[in-house]
Amino acid sequence: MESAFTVLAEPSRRAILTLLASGERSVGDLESALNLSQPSVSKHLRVLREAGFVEATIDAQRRVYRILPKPLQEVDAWMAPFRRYWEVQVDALERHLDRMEAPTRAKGQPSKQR
Amino acid sequence: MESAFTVLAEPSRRAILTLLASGERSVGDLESALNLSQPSVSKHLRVLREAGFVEATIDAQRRVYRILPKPLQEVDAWMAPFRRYWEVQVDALERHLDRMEAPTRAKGQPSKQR
DNA sequence: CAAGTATATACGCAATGGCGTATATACTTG
DNA sequence: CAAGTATATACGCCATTGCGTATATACTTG
Repeated sequence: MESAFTVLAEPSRRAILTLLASGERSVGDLESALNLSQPSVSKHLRVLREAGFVEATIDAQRRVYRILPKPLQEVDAWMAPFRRYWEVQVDALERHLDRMEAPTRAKGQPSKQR
Repeated sequence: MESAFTVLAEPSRRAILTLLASGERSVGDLESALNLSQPSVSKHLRVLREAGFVEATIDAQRRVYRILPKPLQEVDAWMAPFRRYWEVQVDALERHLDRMEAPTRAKGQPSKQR
C-alpha cells in the first residue's frame, strides 16, 4: 500500500489533482490539459484511485474522475504538529521550542548547503 | 531542485521531521530513535537541509538539527484548494463543484501554483 | 599528537517507478 | 457486427534513490 506522500511526490499526479480540484474531468480532458500520453494519464489515475485520492464513474466509454478527500485530509492531519512553526504567536513559542535563536532570517533563499 | 513533496515521500524523512517537530535533535539522537544506520540518517538530513526543511548548528562535533517552516508551509498552501472538500457543508457543495468558485474562504493564504 | 567521538561522503547494489509504444477491453452507433 | 471512440493494461527501458559498508573529516581531550 502506498503512502499518500509517495503518491503526491509525482508532479503529474499533483497536476491531475489540482485540475480535479475545480471539478470533474474525463481522462481525455486530463490528457489534453497535461502534456502526457493517454496511457500515462491512465496509469497515474490508477495510482490515485488505488490510494483513494480519486474515484471514477462510468459514462459510456468515458471515465469521469473526481476528488475524494480522505488521503489529502490525512496529509493535512500529518502537518498539524508543524503548524505552530508558522501560525503566529510563534514569536513567543519559538523561544521555548528548545531555545532556538535565529529570530532574524532574511526572506531570501534558504541556505544552499553546509 | 527537489520538490518538497519528493522529499516528504520518504518515510524516514517524515519520521525525522516528526521527531524534530517536538524539538532539536542531534544526528545521534535521531539515529537511535529511528532504526537506521548513521550514514543513512546523515544522508536524509542532507536532503532535508538542501530542501530547506531543516537547519543545523554546530556544537563541537555534534550537529543539532531543527525544523525550518518554509517548505512545509508551501505544502500546506498547496493543499488549500482541496480543503473545501472536507471543511463542512461539503454535501451541498459537492453536487455543484463543477462550476463553483469557492465564495467563502477561510483564513488560508491565496493558493499558489506550481 | 594520539585516541576517541560525532558526523559526512564515496561507492556499489538492488529495487522502484516513470515514460512511450503496442495492444486489449468496453461501449456506441450505423 | 464492423468501425470508431475512450480508457486500461503489458512490456521493456532507463534514471533515480535508498541502503549498508567502508572511509574521510572535524573536533575534543589526555
